[in-house]
Amino acid sequence: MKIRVYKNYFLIKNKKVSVEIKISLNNGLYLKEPQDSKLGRNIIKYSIILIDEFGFETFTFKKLAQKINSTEASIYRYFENKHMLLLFLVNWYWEWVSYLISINTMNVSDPKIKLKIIIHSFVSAPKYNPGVGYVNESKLHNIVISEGVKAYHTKEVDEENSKGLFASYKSLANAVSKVISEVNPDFKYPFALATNLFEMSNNHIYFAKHLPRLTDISIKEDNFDEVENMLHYFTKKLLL
Amino acid sequence: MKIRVYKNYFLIKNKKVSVEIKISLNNGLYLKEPQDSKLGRNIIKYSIILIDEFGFETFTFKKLAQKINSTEASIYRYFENKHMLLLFLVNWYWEWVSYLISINTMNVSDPKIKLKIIIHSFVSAPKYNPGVGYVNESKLHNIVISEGVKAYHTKEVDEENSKGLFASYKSLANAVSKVISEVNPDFKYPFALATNLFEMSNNHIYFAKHLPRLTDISIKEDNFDEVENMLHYFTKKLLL
DNA sequence: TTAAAATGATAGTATTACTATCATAAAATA
DNA sequence: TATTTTATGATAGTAATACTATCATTTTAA
Repeated sequence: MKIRVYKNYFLIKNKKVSVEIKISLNNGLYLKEPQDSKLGRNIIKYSIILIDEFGFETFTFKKLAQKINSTEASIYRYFENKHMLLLFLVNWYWEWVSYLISINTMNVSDPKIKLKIIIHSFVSAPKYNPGVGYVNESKLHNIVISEGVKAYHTKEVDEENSKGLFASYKSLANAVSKVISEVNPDFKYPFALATNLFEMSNNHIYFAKHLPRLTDISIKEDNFDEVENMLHYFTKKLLL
Repeated sequence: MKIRVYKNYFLIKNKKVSVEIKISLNNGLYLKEPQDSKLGRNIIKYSIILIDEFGFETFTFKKLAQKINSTEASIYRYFENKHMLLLFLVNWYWEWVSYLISINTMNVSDPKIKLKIIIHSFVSAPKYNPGVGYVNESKLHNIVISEGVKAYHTKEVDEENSKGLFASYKSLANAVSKVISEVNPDFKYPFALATNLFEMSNNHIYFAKHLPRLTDISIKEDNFDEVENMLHYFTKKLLL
């Protein structure tokens, strides 16, 4: 029997079987699993919309509560504070990118092609909708690009790290670094290159949109091809 | 007559002549030039100390006022808000790195050596004290590493950029990109590499300290040699 | 059907991020 | 030196933020 994985469903004997992917995250990120209730999913859904629209600084639980016709107190039952909510969203994104990479490289043996797929996943993840109704992947990608670094640039980073709240990013970096080492076992900095590809991808999309003098690439209408080409160019030169 | 430039003084006919370097920044960054008054210099000095110690999020003008025996109102006469103060500090750093690069590459013609000096400046800038008493360069470097990205990850980035509040970073990137193109005129992404060297330098110092699984390097006792070596390795491979 | 769990409604507190006003001290200028 | 301008301090006040607590009501599960 053949099973082919599509964006949000399987085809089994020519019948569509839809899948709801629930990404499970470190339970230190929340007080109560938000993916398991209507209110929780609404918090995720509309926090993504509000943070994308107004930015993380001006986003508050009060505004979110108003938007979803709930109360501040109810939201605080799910997340300790808005920083934890951001961490949750960013972790969700990291996990989702890892998931995309793992299914798309599943039957690929050539590490060079694997790396191509990885770079494509970093840049174009929002195009592949995993069929989770409460996450707008494109807006979440924007948040990761614009606010993502704030998730780990805090005074609490060591404490949070020891609780495993960055495990998703570390495991993503680890997976990518392995492929890098497969491509070139002599390359001295596989982890640095792995994280750098991810950070560069986000940074240069941001630069192209807001500080174009800081980059060479340009982006028109959410076409990220130039970013992807740049990352290919860098990795090729580095791993040659 | 020979004039030799040292860290914070000139030698003219064997007599030390100290120089106070005043870095001039876009006047949109402040309401009143802080470098021109005792209170202003105190604001700079102790904001660096407090932000470094407690982080940008928990830093407030009230706490700063208490620390310097002044008042919130007085500080607000210099800076619109704490975000502008951070932007000021980060711009000061960018300008200072530019200054270091320009004096240290002044009589160097080989672009490869220039690039070596640039990388060294990115990593080891805090070691070269420009003799500005109110700036602790080492702590400022920590701030740039830990909080620097927050300076341009805001909803106001476009507006601020149009006022020239990121000019220092752009001019630094421009200067570095020129050297990169001198080393290899065929390299396709000189601006991206320039900003990437700077961001990578800060990122991986941060990772080494707080999220070591995201990098290959380690840092013991503020010795940044491994970061520097890594950046050399990358640029060499990229510009070969 | 009853008990438990989740949510809503409401209120309250400490802190933050400012703004305004007036008094006083210091510096500039006539 | 007197005078006027400018800088700073002292104090007060406001709206918003970031929570916490309590109790009532609705929903779900046993």
